[in-house]
Amino acid sequence: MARSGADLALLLLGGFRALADAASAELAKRGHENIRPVHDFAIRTIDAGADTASELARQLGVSKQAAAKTIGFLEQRGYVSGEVDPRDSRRRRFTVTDEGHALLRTGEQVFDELRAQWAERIGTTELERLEEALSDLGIRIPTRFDVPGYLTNPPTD
Amino acid sequence: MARSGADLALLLLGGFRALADAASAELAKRGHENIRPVHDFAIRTIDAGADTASELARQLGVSKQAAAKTIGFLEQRGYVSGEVDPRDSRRRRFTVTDEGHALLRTGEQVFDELRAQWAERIGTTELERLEEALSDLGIRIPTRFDVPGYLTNPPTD
DNA sequence: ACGGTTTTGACAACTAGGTTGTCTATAGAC
DNA sequence: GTCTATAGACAACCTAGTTGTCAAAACCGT
Repeated sequence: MARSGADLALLLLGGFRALADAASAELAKRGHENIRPVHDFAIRTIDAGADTASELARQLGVSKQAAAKTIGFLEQRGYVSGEVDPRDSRRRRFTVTDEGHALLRTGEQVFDELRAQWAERIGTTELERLEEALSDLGIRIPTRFDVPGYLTNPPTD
Repeated sequence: MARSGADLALLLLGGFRALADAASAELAKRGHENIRPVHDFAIRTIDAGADTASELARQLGVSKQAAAKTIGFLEQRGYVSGEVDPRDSRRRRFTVTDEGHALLRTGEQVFDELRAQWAERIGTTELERLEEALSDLGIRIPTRFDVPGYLTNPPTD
């Protein structure tokens, strides 16, 4: 019997949730509490050069205020630190701290470990096949997952 | 080169998003605007017997107020209709209307069509293998996806 | 060098989808 | 018949966003 399309969607969501929740829990154990994918993503984007709130907002496709709030959290937690740009005193330029880089490394590691656990369970071949299939479907890596009510609201684009 | 665990997570999320967004858009075209998976799920749960706000709340694992709000939306849109229980005047008992059943049918159909599109692109075998792999991983179908900021907040359970 | 336009980041007010706590009315139990 | 539990409503709050407004600073064209 063929599965239904709805089941397929829920399997994908369930898979993501399983990974994301496990990763968040594991990160908490390793000293990074309340970290979710969005924070990792934001730090990465800052590290890649989006070093002001406005620029981060543009790169992430959110409002400046939302980006500023995220930066506020990251700064308060010590993952990034910011100083006023001497050449443009409107700007505060942010850099990723050692702690921030440590978070990125740990995050990668945790996800890789989880992936390895999956590979153990169903076999490396099968897992790679799954990834290959999703890639072949042209699934683009989402660049925004910090949309509130994403699952309940209609897409705005 | 082996993919990273983080990419795997994003692929899964991207896959779900692709399906959910396409389904929502297609449902809108067919006369059901602003419908998201959560509404389908709620209607199904009511149809399965959770015919009061409190019962729906329990089944969905959300607060009574959240359930009442969802029911309010569904009622206003004509997908369910409610009357005071003659044997317990505290309760309002809801039933799924014809319109509600039509939405469920259309929703199923839309998802099945999307799945068929995927099957065309990567082959039925490959798609079934993907589903099989996820099932084998013990991914449980999420019963709650109406959590705000789900992707940004730590899990509460 | 001055004046108009753009950009930065902050503030306030709002939305959507949740939460908890309090309350009344009704129902059920001993 | 009182005591307890349940249904649903209301208010207040939370979180992660949004838009609009604004002052200060920077950029640009004449």
